[in-house]
Amino acid sequence: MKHDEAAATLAELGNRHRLAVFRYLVKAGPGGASVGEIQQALGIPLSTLSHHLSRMAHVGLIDQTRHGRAILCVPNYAHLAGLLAFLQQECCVGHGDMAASPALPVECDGD
Amino acid sequence: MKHDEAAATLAELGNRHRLAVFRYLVKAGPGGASVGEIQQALGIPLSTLSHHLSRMAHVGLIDQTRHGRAILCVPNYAHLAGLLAFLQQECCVGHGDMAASPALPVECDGD
DNA sequence: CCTATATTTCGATTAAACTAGAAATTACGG
DNA sequence: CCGTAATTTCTAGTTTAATCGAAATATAGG
Repeated sequence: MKHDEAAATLAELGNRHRLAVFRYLVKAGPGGASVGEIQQALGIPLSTLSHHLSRMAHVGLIDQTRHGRAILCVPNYAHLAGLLAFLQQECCVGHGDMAASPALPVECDGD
Repeated sequence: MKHDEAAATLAELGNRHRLAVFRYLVKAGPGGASVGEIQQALGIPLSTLSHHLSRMAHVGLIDQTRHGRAILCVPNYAHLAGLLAFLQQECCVGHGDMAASPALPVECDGD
């Protein structure tokens, strides 16, 4: 993941409502949840929620697919993994305590 | 780390300039860097940079201490570690690929 | 087709963020 | 004290985000 993409993703997660949505989707599991389910669970007005969801989808944090008349939202784990890898590689250099697992062979192009 | 604190921290990192500042400070090492050094390295106008730094300090991403007439900025690794732990615990539940190291015994109060 | 359901788009408002020059503050050295 | 260096605060303009009701769009089922 590149600098600007990481910043954009962080910015999307950096909102109370959107972070709550993402956490809810993760808890909902890989089956995801519909917009209406999210609305009921979190109590955010539909037009506002739709706006937030479209932003999250735009940066790749979630995927949306239509199922009948409902739209299913699913968290994009790979994208979050890319962000976490970026933060660990770019922001924890030299700080042993946080080097963390050498897992996640995610490439980290550019700068 | 709690939900709102995580969101606030993510929001601060979710800005091109502030993310660059944080990355620069991490690369600069535990000795940190002065505001002037950051300014020269990143080319951000001083008043703008000062504003960003104070925001980052406000959420605990960096620490600032005066040394003579310069002000040293140091990244707060523990805070970032708290954020990463939060994301891994709250946003990767059930997704094995990302469970990552069971390290970082960071408490995660409230909701 | 028609109705009900699910979600988005529109439109307008309010609030907050970003930007940066100019002026003020703080601190060192002579 | 005074000049200079380092940084912040002030101020103001521009841009972007957040909010949400109402109207519009899709889709399913009878």
